[in-house]
Amino acid sequence: MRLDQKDIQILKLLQNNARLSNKELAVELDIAPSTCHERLKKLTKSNFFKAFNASLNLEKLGFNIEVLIRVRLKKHEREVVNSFIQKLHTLKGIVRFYHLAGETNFMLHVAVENPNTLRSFILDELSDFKYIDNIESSIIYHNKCLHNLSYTNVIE
Amino acid sequence: MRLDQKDIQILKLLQNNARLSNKELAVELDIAPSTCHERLKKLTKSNFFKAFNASLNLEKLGFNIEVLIRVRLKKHEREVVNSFIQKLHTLKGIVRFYHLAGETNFMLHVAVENPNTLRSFILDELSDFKYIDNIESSIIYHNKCLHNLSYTNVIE
DNA sequence: CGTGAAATGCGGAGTTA
DNA sequence: TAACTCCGCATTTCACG
Repeated sequence: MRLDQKDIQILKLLQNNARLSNKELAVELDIAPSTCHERLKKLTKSNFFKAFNASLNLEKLGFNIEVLIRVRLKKHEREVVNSFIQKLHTLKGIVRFYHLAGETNFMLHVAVENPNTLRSFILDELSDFKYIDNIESSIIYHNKCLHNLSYTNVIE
Repeated sequence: MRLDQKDIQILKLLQNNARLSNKELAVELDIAPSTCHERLKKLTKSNFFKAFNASLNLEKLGFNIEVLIRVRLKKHEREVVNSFIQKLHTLKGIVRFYHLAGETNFMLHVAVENPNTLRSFILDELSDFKYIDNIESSIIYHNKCLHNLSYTNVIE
């Protein structure tokens, strides 16, 4: 499926506000609501959206510390990786994880209440996994989603 | 503002699908649409949501490679940091960035079309910033948003 | 553009302190 | 009574074919 400028505009607008109504989108694109509706349906059906996520105000919910945790496993094998990912799904506090090539096997974005919770997360929860080789954490001062892509390659 | 189980449920549901309608939320919570609407309005007004983001199917848009790039700056000073963040906003391909404490100052989640685009991004775009000390990249095999938080501390 | 459905706001009922 | 949270209803607005 080929995209044009209007399609790209829909993608961009929803990246920044996934709860925009069809009406609101139509106003932004300067087209009729029905036309916009069709386009949005087409984009959705063609699987251009992976997910629509509300990101929460973590501080307000008591998660005062966010950290990025680098994890190296003893064996970077399929089975170990699978069971580690499975473990990640059971742990509380994981906002997002990256599975990586290279020295660091996993990068975890984690939200915790306070330093004690962090210590417990790392020493009790995470280290519990027996193939952990190494863990290092960095406090996140700030993080932001940018969505600043160039779409030149999909435009007709 | 105190939250109860219903509020938490709204937060969780929208984390997983930010385009859920009020009606759909109401059905899930098993309360009247009007009630649900009031709660959602209250949560929104009280700033519990930071953003609603559509995450796109990057592969489908021609971004075949995602990388995590560690950046160390020569000087980790306010002015340098500010202008680097400003620069990040102008670069194409940055999905998300983290500003960190520790050895690594910035972690960038970047989406590119192919190895050549990546090379150009790093050598031409990023290295253009004069306070770059060090850059290292890791290919992202897989990354996922989990939203697996425990809300025990905000529940009444 | 039309129809059916949903969003939205309000008054009132039930509950608790 | 005051402060809630809920619901049903009425109106406006929107989704969707």
